[in-house]
Amino acid sequence: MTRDGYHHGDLARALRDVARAHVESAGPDGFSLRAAAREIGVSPSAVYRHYADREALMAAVASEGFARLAAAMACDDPDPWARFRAVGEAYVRFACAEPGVFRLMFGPWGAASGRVDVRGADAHGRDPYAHLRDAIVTLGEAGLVRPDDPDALALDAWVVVHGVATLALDGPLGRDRVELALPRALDLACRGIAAPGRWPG
Amino acid sequence: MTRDGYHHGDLARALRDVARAHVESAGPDGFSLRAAAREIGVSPSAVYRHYADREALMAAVASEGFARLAAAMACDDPDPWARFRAVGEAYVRFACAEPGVFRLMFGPWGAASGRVDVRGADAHGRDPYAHLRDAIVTLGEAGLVRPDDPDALALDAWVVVHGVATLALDGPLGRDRVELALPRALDLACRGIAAPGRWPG
DNA sequence: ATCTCCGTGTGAACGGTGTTCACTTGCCAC
DNA sequence: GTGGCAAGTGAACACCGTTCACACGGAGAT
Repeated sequence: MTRDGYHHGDLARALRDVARAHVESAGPDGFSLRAAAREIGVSPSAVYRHYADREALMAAVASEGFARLAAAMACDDPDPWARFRAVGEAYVRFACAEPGVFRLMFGPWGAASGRVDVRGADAHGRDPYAHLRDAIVTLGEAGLVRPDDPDALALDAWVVVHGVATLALDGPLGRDRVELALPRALDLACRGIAAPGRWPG
Repeated sequence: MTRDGYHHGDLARALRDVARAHVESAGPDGFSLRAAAREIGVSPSAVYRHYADREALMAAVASEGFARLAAAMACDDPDPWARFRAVGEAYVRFACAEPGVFRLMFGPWGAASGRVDVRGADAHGRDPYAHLRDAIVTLGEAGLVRPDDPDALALDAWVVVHGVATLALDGPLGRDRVELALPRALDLACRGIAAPGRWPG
């Protein structure tokens, strides 16, 4: 890492950092390659030594977002239901804490673009979906969940937490009402996947 | 409506139409004011006689989207559960049929921007939320649903269908797997809001 | 110690964008 | 007929992403 001479040192890292900050403060569309380069103190074209284009940089920021989301979803609560709820809650909390990046992750340049590493792993090599699935497998081993494909049940749960997150960020459900909607949604998810009689209510 | 002279006739209408087409084919970000004006055969600045800026035009397209969504969600099935499912299914089908507009409706310039008429009404003056809420009120009158605030239950259901829609459009849940996920999600929603013992399973 | 290579940063340029402004044009009401 | 006003024009501005030929500077080979 050369210090502060002609070379920057770690421009790619710096780009991802200011890109993340801009995305967070102005939304994915508010990010400008030129403005970022200006802020770092580098010419606009220098960016292209590290990323093929704007989209590639956005994809890198999104990938890091998935990794942070995975880290946030880690939970080792021994109570299967508590763990399941904690994982789901972490998903929504992440969306509320980093709305810009979350929108990027699931926006046009996000998960569906193919350029983003959706399986962005945390320090233990687990991606967000793995955390959700594992929580459900644990429920299944305790016989608390309907006998069904774990992947299908995980998808059910994902639908619910993703619905809360997106409705809170960009829907009429304001970010303040998420405190009301989130526990309700988790209850709904539990009722939806629980084996008959294994969930109170 | 003057025909084809100096004045266009209904430029605002034409703008909304090509904007909708562009948004559908290239995504909300793929729409260009200048390209639209070029296609219609009018100068770029003419747009500003009808819309304050690009964002206002997008908001108008989104508002019309909400109105079309409301129309699609109308259902008069006498069976309360069938009606509830039909309303939810229509929501997801609309998202799959008009992904660009749906993304616009719930994107940065959409529902949360305050510039869009979320209560975009159909021909009967009913907005999307009203359709969903009415379906749940009908369920409540038949005693099929947990005794709870209809608005809270409607929010629960909204979370589920919105989750399926967004995950199908921009998430790892591909648009083909929606055929599997949608009936499951509707089952989950029914189990989640049903009064104990009033839903099979 | 020198040379050469290559990764990294530069600056100018191109075409595209949203937006503004002074202007013209045509229609409608008086 | 004529004045006013909504509607369309074209030039201009600032910004954007992207490309290109070029320049620098450190590392490794000679």
